Amino acid sequence: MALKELPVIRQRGACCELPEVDARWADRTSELMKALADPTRLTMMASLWKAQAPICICDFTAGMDLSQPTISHHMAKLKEAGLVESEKRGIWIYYRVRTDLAIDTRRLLAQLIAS
Amino acid sequence: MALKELPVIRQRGACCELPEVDARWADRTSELMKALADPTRLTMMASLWKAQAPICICDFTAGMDLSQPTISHHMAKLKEAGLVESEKRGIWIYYRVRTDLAIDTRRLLAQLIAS
DNA sequence: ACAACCCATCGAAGAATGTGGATGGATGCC
DNA sequence: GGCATCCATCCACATTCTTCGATGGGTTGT
Repeated sequence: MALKELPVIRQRGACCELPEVDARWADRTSELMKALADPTRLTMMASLWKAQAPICICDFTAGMDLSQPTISHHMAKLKEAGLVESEKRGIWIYYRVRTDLAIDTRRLLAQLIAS
Repeated sequence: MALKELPVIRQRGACCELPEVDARWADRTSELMKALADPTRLTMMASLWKAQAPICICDFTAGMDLSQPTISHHMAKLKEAGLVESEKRGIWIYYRVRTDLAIDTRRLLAQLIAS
C-alpha cells in the first residue's frame, strides 16, 4: 500500500475536499464501537463468543469483580446494541451472541477477539 | 457454526466457569474502541483511510460542522490512540493513518470501513 | 515589523457514562 | 405459604466526555 506524498503547493485560506464518508455509517458504527468501548462489556462479549453457548448472567456476576446491577446494566447495553440476545430458563437468564448477527458485525467480532 | 444448547440442570447458588479472557487484551482493545466510539473521529479515520494520503487538518476544520478546537481535540485522541501520525509543512499540519500500524489493527479498520 | 493564518492548549459548561445500594417482580424449593 | 435465589429497574453520585470561546505560539506574505 503505497502512501501518496504530501501536496507541495497550498494556498492560505483555501481548503481541499475530503473523501466522502456516509454520516449514517458513522453514526451506526460509532454506536457499535461505544457498545464495545468498555473492558467489562468486551470481556463479556469475548466470553460469549468463545463459549459458543449461552451463559447464565449469574456466572458473570460471580466471576467478574462488579456488582450485580452493574453487570446487568452492561449486558443490557450489549443487548440494546443488538449484539446479544437472552433466554429465560427458570430463575436463570442465559445470554448468547445473537444468532442473526449481520455478517459484517460477525467478521468484525472475529477479527477483534482473535487479536 | 452450531450453537450449543442451554444447560438443563443447574443448582441454585452455584455458578459455572467462564471462558478465560485476558484482562490486558480487554483494556487495550477497549481503549481502541473508545478512540473509534465517536462519529466525528470515525469519519476522520475513514477519510484518512480512504484518501491513502496525508490530509491537512484545516480541511477537516472546514469540512466538518465543528469548531477548530473540537476538531483538534478529536484528532489528538486518534493520535493518542496510536492510529494516526502528523507531519508539519509550513503552517499546515498533515495527518495520515500511521504507517507502522499493527496488522491486526489495520485489518480491523479495513473491516470496519468497508462495512 | 506587522498582519493574517494555522493549530494546540487551557478552562468551563453541559451531557453522557460507570458504578452500586435499594427495591420489587419472578421463579423454584421446602 | 414462606423463604431463598435470580435479575431488571430506579435513583444517586462520581467520573469522563464532548464542545467551544479565549489565548498564545509558530509561520508566511506584505
